Amino acid sequence: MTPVETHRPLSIGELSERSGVSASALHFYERNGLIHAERTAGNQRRYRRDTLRRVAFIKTSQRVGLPLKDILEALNSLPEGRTPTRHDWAKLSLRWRKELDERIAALQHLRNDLDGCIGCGCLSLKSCTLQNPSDELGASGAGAQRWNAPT
Amino acid sequence: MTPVETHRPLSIGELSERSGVSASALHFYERNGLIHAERTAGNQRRYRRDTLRRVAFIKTSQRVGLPLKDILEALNSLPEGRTPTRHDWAKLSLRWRKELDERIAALQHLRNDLDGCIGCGCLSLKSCTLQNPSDELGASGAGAQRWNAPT
DNA sequence: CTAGAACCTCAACTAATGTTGAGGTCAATC
DNA sequence: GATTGACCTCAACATTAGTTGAGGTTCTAG
Repeated sequence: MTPVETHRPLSIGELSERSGVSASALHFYERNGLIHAERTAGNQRRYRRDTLRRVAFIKTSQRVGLPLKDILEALNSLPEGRTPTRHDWAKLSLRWRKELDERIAALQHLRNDLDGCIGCGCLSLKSCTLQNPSDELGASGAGAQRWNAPT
Repeated sequence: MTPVETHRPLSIGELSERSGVSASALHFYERNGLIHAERTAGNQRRYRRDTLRRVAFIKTSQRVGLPLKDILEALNSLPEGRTPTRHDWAKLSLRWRKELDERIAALQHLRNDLDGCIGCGCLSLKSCTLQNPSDELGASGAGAQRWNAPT
């Protein structure tokens, strides 16, 4: 019982199957530097097994609502050269937990305001905090809304 | 003191200024049926004043994370023919409040799971509820993720 | 050794949510 | 009555996050 099987790299089909992410999305992630693969002599991708964890992290982060750009940035903070340890991942998760907390707080705030607005039936801008949460989110470009202002 | 000024329709510039939404976005909303304008003899848009509230509703809904398609659907549930009353708007807000509640709950669930995962450092799919919240979200098409499955 | 499954690249397409620009009109003011 | 700012339409572009398909190669099983 050598641990050989445990270290055998994954083909893209296997990674896709196990992660639930389509092969085309994996290609896409690779093009964008989120994951990386070695190649066989025949040019097929072979993923290190910890890529599975990496993909899991990407998916989870997307569930939280983060754009790939931010996820990439976070992944880049993982140690170069060595396989990330449990502790490395935990540190990243902790970071996301903070973002989650903030996001939850923001939504709760919004809900409270909404309750107020239901009372007055307003939704009438200016007068209502709902519309002026003192941020500049409305001014951002196209694409998905960020839910917290970074920096 | 006649209430004439109160009923004067708004030009697109005024609506844009007061709502904080760019004129091009207002054009876009109109193309997509979210708002509507009368026209002057010279073909310029004139918005009824309650359009301001409509736009406010759109913006608020977007802050909650809803796609325009859903917002349109909600707006279509407003009474045809007559200007929506305070109560009509309050009903819509109440609906959003529910969605907000669900969304908050989902995020809190995610956070709890994340806490568990930080302990184990896993994020390793299959084993972790984070990755398998027993929904099919991952299978949906392109574009922004929905955060609740609308049946 | 060969059939079929799995894989490769590259380009084009999708969808949501707008923005930008060109080319032309309308309205209020000096 | 000309200028200037606000407005009009229409087409093209931007961004995010991928998917789809064509055309060709590699790997595995019989």
